[in-house]
Amino acid sequence: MAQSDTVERILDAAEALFAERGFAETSLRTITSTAGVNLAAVNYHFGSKKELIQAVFARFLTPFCRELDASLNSLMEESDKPTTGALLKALFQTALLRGDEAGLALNISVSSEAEATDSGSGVNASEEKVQRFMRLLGLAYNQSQGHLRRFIVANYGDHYRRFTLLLKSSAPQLDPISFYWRLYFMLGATVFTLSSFDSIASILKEDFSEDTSLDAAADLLVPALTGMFENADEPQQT
Amino acid sequence: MAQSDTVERILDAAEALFAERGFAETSLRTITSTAGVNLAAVNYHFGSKKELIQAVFARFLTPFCRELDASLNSLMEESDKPTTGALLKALFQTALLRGDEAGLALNISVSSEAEATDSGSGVNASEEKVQRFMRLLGLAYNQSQGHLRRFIVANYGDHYRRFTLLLKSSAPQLDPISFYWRLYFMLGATVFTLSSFDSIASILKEDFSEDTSLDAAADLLVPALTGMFENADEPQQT
DNA sequence: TGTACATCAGTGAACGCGCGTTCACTGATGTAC
DNA sequence: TGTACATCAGTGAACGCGCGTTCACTGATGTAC
Repeated sequence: MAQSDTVERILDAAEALFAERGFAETSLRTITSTAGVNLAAVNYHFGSKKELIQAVFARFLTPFCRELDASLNSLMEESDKPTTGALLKALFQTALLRGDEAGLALNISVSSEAEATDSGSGVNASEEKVQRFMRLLGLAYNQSQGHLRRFIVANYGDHYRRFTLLLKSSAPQLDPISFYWRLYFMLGATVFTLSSFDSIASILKEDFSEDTSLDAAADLLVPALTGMFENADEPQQT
Repeated sequence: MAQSDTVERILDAAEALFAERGFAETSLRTITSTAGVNLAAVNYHFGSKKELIQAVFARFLTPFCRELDASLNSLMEESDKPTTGALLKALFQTALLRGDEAGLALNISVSSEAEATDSGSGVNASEEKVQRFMRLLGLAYNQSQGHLRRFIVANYGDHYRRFTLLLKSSAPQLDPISFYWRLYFMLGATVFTLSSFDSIASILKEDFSEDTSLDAAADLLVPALTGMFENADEPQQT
């Protein structure tokens, strides 16, 4: 074992296990034995379980926000009022690309069958990364980890605000209230579907023997969101 | 204490606490002390914590499904192919009315300030019920409680299937794959926003000093969902 | 009507277990003189 | 070059704690004869 990959091994195992089971349901003993390190190593390197959770989020949110910022910057060079569609596309492309470039990770798989070859029926390492990302985001919203919410708002609130402000000025016809509600509708649809991508994909496979991919899902999701966000201005009559 | 309201007291406390913190994060000791009953009473009446969780879901899903079925039946009397909007409206109305009629519940409040009078800034008992319902549904989806998923599918799968089949035939132009994805988009938007209604409402209050209600949210949600479901057929160009 | 027994909701205390955390310790590497 | 010390990643074993569950027991109510 090289000088200190212990920290990375712990983060890899924790990320995979948290995404699969949640925070409270994953013990440090499970994490450290999956990572092949000593139980006390988590407290040695991170201080506590809470700080480990935050470190897991920091490891994927920091590069994600950096890349999203860069992507927004280049969008702003073309026009200082990007369209809703362009903004969402930038967001999703950043999220989907995040997986590809992370070739460094040890790719510890926790799922029952670690068989799947790259071309097989399974999902490749890149897609797995993105799903973990989404599942973790989902968990951040609805597991009651107050410390985590505070940590994320404190460290990444600025990026979040930049994006929502751009989105808001891309749809100036919306009053602030409708805007906020629709923002949450979009957030919900995204986090919910992409974090359960696995189960949806296997339902589609079973019932219609249709293979699908995260990119295909995103291609359906972006226009659906854009449509909902921009066009549903007036309640329909039945 | 009358003959046996112990069971109801436990269910009330468990429902409120589970909705607030999740299953793993809520201990039987917290539930029983909130309910004012003996610790051993949960295992005496329900057998185990898992079965208590299932009982909480059964208590709200059973009447909900009964009412939804009735509502769908009367919809079918008017036309044998109800529109998407009519179906969603029936679903939401059933969900929103569920709260009102449950005047039997002891209405144990777990939130920090139990002050709010009916006309005050707070949220009334009926809305609280609906939010709990939604938060519990959200938890059922993303806390990894395999037993709960199995329980729900086994007991309420038929109702779920009836609704989705009606929805499917209300939008015959959609291919099955798109249909399924959009179904999940709608589910995500609904569960996510309505289960965090509290936080969204307080953001709106703070930033725009706007009061809002669950009904208002549903009035925004239904057309947004209908719009997304029916109209976003072709990807837009940017 | 009276007695014996059965049923059942509820109780108090304890059980073993897995949890996050702590602590004294090791052994390798770097640094000062 | 050699010695003494400091630093630091990592370790093994134990800590106390809160958890879900169990068990022997109580006391009220109903039932049979």
